[in-house]
This record gives sequence, structure tokens and C-alpha cells, in this order.
Amino acid sequence: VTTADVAREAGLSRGTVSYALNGDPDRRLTEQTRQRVLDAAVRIGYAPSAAARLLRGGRSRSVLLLTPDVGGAGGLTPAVVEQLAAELARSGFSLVWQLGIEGSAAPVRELSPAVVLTSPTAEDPGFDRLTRGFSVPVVPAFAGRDAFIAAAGAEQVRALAARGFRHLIFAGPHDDRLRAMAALRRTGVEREAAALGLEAVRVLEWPDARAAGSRLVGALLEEDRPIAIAAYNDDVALAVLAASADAGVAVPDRLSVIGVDDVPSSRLAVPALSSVRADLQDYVRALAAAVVALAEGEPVDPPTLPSRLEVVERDSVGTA
Amino acid sequence: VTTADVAREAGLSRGTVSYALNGDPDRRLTEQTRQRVLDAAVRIGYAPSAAARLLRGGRSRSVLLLTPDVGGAGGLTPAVVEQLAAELARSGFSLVWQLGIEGSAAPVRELSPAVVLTSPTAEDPGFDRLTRGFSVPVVPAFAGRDAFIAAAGAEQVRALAARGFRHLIFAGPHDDRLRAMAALRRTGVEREAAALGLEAVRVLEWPDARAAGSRLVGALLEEDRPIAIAAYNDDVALAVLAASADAGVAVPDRLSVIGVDDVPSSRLAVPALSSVRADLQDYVRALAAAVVALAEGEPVDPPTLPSRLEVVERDSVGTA
DNA sequence: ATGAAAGCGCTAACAG
DNA sequence: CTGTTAGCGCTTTCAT
Repeated sequence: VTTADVAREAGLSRGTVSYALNGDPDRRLTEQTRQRVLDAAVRIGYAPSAAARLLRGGRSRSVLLLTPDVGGAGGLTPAVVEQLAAELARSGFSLVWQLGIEGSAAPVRELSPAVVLTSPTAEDPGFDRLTRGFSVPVVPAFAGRDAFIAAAGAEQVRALAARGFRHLIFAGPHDDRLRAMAALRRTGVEREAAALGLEAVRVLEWPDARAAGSRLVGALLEEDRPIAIAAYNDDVALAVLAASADAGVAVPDRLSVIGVDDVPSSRLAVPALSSVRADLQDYVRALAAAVVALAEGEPVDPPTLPSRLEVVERDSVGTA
Repeated sequence: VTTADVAREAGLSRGTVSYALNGDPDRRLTEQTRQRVLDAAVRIGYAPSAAARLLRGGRSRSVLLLTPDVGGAGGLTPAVVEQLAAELARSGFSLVWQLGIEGSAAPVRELSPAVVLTSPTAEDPGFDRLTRGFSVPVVPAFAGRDAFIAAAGAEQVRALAARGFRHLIFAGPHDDRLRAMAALRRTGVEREAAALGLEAVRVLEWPDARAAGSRLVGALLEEDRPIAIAAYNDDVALAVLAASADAGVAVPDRLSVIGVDDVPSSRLAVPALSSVRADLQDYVRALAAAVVALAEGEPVDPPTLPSRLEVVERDSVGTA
């Protein structure tokens, strides 16, 4: 069912139908004519062909976000995507999210988006493959992501150092898929420790099994010096907490630990887990604005993720 | 840059270019001609117009998934979406996910998908608004979602009843956005309790603040009978655990609790949290197959979510 | 083995 | 105020 059908039904021409349906740029239509078209359209269930509109040269109002997986941008993706979608909707754009870009799956070109947002950066391998075939701006969203991930580690170090700890342990995740992000975080931890003149950071991969974790805590304890752990994220920090409880080690009296992300269960851990949180509201707003500008053809740079995060002090960090 | 440009560059006609670029259905091209076209295409950077292709009548190889938010389908969405995307990619389809459908944002029509998957069901208000304007199958994905959510509650009850508990408490979430799902889960709990001939289930909204939670546990304890709690999900169950620890109540000796979802931190709670887990692999595979069939025009029904889940027994449930 | 041309549904410039 | 028409880029049938 096309405009031609509507035109026939309404006894008018296709041109008139088009004007009536889109609101007139200049054209003055009789209210009666307009109504007649609208009625006919609903009566026969007209739905415009997006493809034809696009082909005709209309700008698209959609934005395509490409990430390898849901956690693609350091665990911050879901919340960011939801807010970004809402923000863009305010400006009349729709955000669509395509996952699993790493593999063979090619980005959808059927959606001729106004802007493409990617979580891989221009340096990432495969970026060219992603961008190929798009004649619209392809922007690495999450600019400054590496620094952002590292910054969380730096905050952890500052929080721990402020309590007098001079020797820090970095507890990395067991999950292999997190390897790259963990390396970034670790670098942040190490750099800040060096900047603050602390001892060299000891790096551990925290074991997945509870029993192994508890043995590890036991071993750490024998060294007989204050234990301060910067965990890769809250999940790892929670594992440290569990291991400590299993080993009968008091937190924060004999062991301090701080995570990253401030996931809901951190508040509910025993003791409540200190963590690092990012407030991304302003960033997402700026990102949405940049996307809209890009869509309008203005050559703006997308915003950079904040490099200063907020420490949430709870009960898992003591003093040296 | 269009096929016409490629044709001019290669000294051939647009038709030939099209055949060379797409692989010949029947047509036999000289290898030399084919190469000439391919070279010309890369040389001048040709990229096909998806809109024109679509308009011309080619079926699209994309699938649009519409959900209100990331957690749209009972917390199971992210994992399901990732697997579904991978599964569909295997058949040459790309899945794109549009969030925030509840609000004013209209589904993207620029993407003329082969199939539209929605998390709202046909009964949900606003479903018509979503489906309007699509001339392709619009299928409520997650068929049997309500039963699925309820089933998890039923599993909790069975697990608790098997340990001899006759009086159960349902701990609902504080978060208002979860209200609808919580009601479903509660129904599952209540129905199974009735079916098993247990006492009427007591329904509580678990408080957000730790102090309030701990007071609540204290009050429960005074009633001097075994406490068995089916929590809405693991987050609530974790809160119960935290409250118990704060109140100095031993779990599972004096209080039993079981969650739903088996989130990573459940394993790491102290004591490790018993939970209910769903294995959705088969379901997602079947869903992908149904989507592909639908795209081919076969009128199949999408699969129903399993109504039998798996209990993960850990250390937070004792005996009556 | 290649070229010519029609037409997908739409909008906008031009006639009337 | 409304009708007619060209053409967006592509695929595909029909000629050659």
C-alpha cells in the first residue's frame, strides 16, 4: 500500500498526498483536503516506505551503535546506552544497538544511519572493516575509554594511599574476556602508585574458586604486613571479601579491599564494599549533543569520558 | 558514487556492474570483466546504497528487537540478546536492538527488518503502536515470559518446602520499576505454596536501607518460628543476607533465603547464596530458528520460554 | 557475453 | 490550491 493507493482512495494525486502527510513546507492545503488524505491513509492502512524516503534523499534520523558485546565499554555500556537512547529520542533520533561486531557479522547497512558510533577506536584492529561502506560519520564513541578505565584504578590507589597503605596488591579477574580491560586498569593502578611514591604494586589473578581464594588470603596474611587490595572490579572485590570471610580474616581490620563500578550488591556486602563510581550523566548528554551535531553535518569532536571518578567510601577499607 | 560511476570507470554498463558485484545467479561473465568491475569499484570507493537495494525489493537480512530497557525481559535480556545475535549471524541475519520503546520513541523504520521481535506481548498496551507501520511479521519474543518468571518462584518454593519449611515469606524488591515482574514472581510463589499445601505466603517489600533491613530481620526473629525467604531475585536475597549479618542472625541456621538469577556475586556471598538459574541455550537456538523461518515467510510460532528451571543449591538454605 | 530500460515508492520543482 | 513529472540507485528482464 503506497501513496498511489492513498491518492486513488482519496481521489487526489500522489503529490498532494505526500504534502498532506508530511506537513507542508510552503504549500497551503485545504483543511478538508488534508483530512481526506489522512482519513484515506488510515482507512487503507498506509505506511510510508522508509527505503524510498531515504533513497529520495531524506536525512535519516537513526544512529547505529556498534559494540562487541553488552559489556563492551568497561561494564558501563547498558546504563550509558539507555540514557543515550533517551537523550537522542528527545532530539528525534532513534538509537539502535548492534552487538557481536567482533565476529564475522557485518554492521547493518540496511539502516542508513545518520551517524555510526563504535566502541572500537580508530587504532583497534578491524575498525576499518567496520567503517567501510558507510558514507556517514563513523565516530568512536567512548573517547578516552582507556584513560577512563585506568582512572578508576588511580582513584583506588588514592583512596588506599590516603589511609596510609604503602604496599598495594592489584587483584585481576579470572575471566579471560576481561584481559584487555584488566591490563588497562592495572596500568592505572601502577602509574598512580608510582606517582605517589608507593612501593611497586603486586599483581595477582584472583582465583575463581572460593577455596583457592581463601587459601590465597591465608598466604597473604603470613607475610605479616597490612593488606590493601585494589580489585579489578566489584565482582573481584566481592570474591576477595568472600575469601576473607572463608579464611576468617577480618575486613577491614586485617585486610582492606576496594572495587570499581559500585554495583548494587556492593552496598549489600558484609562489610559493605568501598568502590569507585562514575557519574556519566553529563558525558552522555554531551555525547548525544555531539551526535546530533554530527548528524546535521557539523564537524564536532565527541566528548571525552571523565578522567576523574568518585570514590564511594564504605566499610571495606581500614587503615595501615 | 554509484554503480553508474563504476560502470563508466570500467567502461561497461550498469547492469553488468550489478551482476559482477553480486555474483551471478545465472549470468556467465568473463573473469576478466568481473575483475575489471571489482577493480574499478575499489578504486573509486564504491559502496552500495542499502536504501536503493531495499526499495528495489530485496528482502532485508536484519531483525529488529524492541524492548523497553536492558532488563526488559526479567533480567535475562543481555545474555539472550548476545546469544541470539550470534545465532542469527550464523544464518546471515543481523540483530539490532532498540531500547526505550515505552516512551515516545518510535521504532526505527529506516531499517526495513525481515522480522520484528518485541518484548511486549500482544496484550500489552501500546503493542499496536509498536507494530503499526511494519509490513513484516511482528512477533512477541519471550513467549511464556510471565509463566517463566512465575516458574522461578515456584522452584524457590519447591526447594524450600523440600527442606521442611511450611511457612514462607516472599521478599519483594524496593525498586518501583520492578513492580510488574515482582507481582508475577509472587504469584508463582503463592500458587506453588498452595499447590504444596503450605501455609499462606507472607509478602514483604524488602527495604532498601541496610538498617531497616536489619530491623526487619530482628522483628521476624521474634516470632520464633523458622524463617524461610523466597526473594524476588538475587539482589534482594543479597540484601536479606546483609541484613541478617548486620542483625547477627546466622544463615542458614536461623534464617534461610533463596534468590533468582544466579548472578556472579551470589556464589561469592557469605554464605554462598542459593538461587534459581535458567538455561536458555536451547530456547535461544529455537528462537533464532523461528526467526529465520519467519523471515523466509513460513508461518511458525516462536518457542516458549521453559517453565522448569534449575535450583542452584548453595549454603543459604537450611532445614526447618 | 553485454547493453538498454523499466520500475520499486517517494518528494519537490514546475505547471496549471 | 492541486496535478504532473523527474529522478534518487539498484536489480532484472528482454534484446542484441
